[in-house]
Amino acid sequence: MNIELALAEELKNVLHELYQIDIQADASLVQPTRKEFEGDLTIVVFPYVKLARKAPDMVAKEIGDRLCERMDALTGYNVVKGYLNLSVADGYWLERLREGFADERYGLFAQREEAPVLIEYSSPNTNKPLHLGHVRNNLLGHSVSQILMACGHPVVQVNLVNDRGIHICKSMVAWLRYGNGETPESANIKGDHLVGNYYVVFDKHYKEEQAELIAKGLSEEEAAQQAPIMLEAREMLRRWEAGDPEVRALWEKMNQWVYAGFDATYARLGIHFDKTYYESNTYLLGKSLVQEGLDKGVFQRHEDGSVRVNLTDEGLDEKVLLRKDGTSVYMTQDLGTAQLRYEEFHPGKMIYVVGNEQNYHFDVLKLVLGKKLGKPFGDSIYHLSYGMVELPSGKMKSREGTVVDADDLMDDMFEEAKQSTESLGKFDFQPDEAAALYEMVGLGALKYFILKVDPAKNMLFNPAESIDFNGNTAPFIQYTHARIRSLLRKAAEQSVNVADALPDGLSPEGEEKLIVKKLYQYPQVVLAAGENLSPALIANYVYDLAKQFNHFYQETPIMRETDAAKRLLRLQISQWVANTLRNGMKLLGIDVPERM
RNA sequence: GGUUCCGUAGCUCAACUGGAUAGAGCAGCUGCCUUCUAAGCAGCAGGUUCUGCGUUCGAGUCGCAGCGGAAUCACCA
Repeated sequence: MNIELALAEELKNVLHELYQIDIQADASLVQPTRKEFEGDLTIVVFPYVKLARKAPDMVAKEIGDRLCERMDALTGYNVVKGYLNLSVADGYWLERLREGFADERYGLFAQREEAPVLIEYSSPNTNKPLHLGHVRNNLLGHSVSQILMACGHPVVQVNLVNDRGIHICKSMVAWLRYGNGETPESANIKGDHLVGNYYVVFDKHYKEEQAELIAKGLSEEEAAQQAPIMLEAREMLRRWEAGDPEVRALWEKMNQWVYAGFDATYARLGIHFDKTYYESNTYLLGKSLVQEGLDKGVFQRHEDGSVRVNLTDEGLDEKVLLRKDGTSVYMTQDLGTAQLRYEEFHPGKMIYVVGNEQNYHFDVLKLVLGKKLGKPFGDSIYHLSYGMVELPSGKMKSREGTVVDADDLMDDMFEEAKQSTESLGKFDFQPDEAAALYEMVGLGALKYFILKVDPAKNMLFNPAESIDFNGNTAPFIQYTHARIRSLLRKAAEQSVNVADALPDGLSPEGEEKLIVKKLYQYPQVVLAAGENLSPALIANYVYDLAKQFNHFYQETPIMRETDAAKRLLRLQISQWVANTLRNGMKLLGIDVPERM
């Protein structure tokens, strides 16, 4: 049991004895003492003064006396304006150091036997390559998966690829008309980019044809409907749905190009899925659920033949679940895939990492499955909603060519890292080690830049300003790690065994103790990040830790220390910091180098 | 117009879920490399936490009203 919880437990007893106040013992009643005050742990006594009918300082004193009597780990206390600051014995921190410094898996909890958490993310369309918006989605999904696994939850990562519909038909039509049989190999570009290019080609010709029709006197709307290239795309979609072998073969071919491209992008981002669903397989699902709702009387068949659900009681609107021609809409499909996944994995929780533009959709999905259909998994659906990535010019618009392409962005980050490293004069790397380092630093900077922001918030990305490598950034943290690894290499060279037992009677003091206390908090931070599904908590923690260590490093000799016991203590703290930085960054999907 | 989310230093973001004097980075200015890695460290400057009212021992955090921004309110996904 950690000391906060033990303390809270005793606090509960003491409050009952002294004032007959009954509380729930909760570790959040105990917080770390702020640096500017003496002590290690703080209890705020204001909540009890009214019931105790005494002055705050008196209450704090009485509680402090009793707690110190009861707990050996406490050595004393002071009271400042109703804040009870308790001091913890040095030996306690020494024990934490002994337990933690060599633990390669520090902050990773044992996996529990329980229903898995299913998490869906990425969910691309196959008509264009991944862009910055997908990058935020992918990084969030991957990081949250890592965090949940670190907390001990089994996790199933799934992707749902939107591989069918009018969008891919547009690329197909344009490729047939203007492609001259071009392939990724012949054009030497990634398949997803190739298909994306034809999507743009489609749009260009579509606009031209519309303009011609308007010149002939058609209205804008008529022109949009009747442009020949659009009619072809619709016909293509119709033939696809009818199972036309020729259309299906083309569709297969172009989608395979796209998947090869996606796979490369995913691999570079460092993400993978346990299972990939394709909408071409799932879009017909859900109809039986709609029938079930009709049978139960919770859905209504409208006079025009469409099936709808009335959610006005819940403060929402009426929502169509089945078109009047009986075909599925997006919602129908999502109802079906939720059911499918439930049957397949029996998850305790289903997380959907999807942008906040779909908040309404997920409100409806949850309500329909839970309240209306009474499905047990309705309430287990959680929409991890994140804000848009905006450019200085506003939202990214694919039609206006302002999207930031994921592959280009990663190339740019690599290049920035290369230039930055070279300008710092660090040339003593072998070519392959250098390339690996640039990739690690460049992608690290990108990932950290995105993940340190609270998911709920919109964020700004300015392509004109490169992502920083100084300050609150991944390279700063990677650098701190590399420095420590360098120290540890030096120790090994000088035959100092960091794993040696520390002599008794020596304890972390001053800055050393501050770092040990910070390290001690890490597992709690992991749990908090898991509960809040927030990689930003990890990012903030890791930065604070690195910053604190750098300060220490600057002022305190470590390998230069001549007292062997002190040197060993500091090396162990350093190693613990390095492990924690590495493990924390891993949760963000960021690797750390041995040297940089 | 209804609903939801957001509003903190010039800019980008924090603030342990209601606790002590709101913190970092960038940008600006000052110092520190004959070396445990300067992608670092120390310092200066920068704030009516959008506004107002309320809740209580205590509010950036909770409630209400307003202002500003975003998303959404499709038989698109």
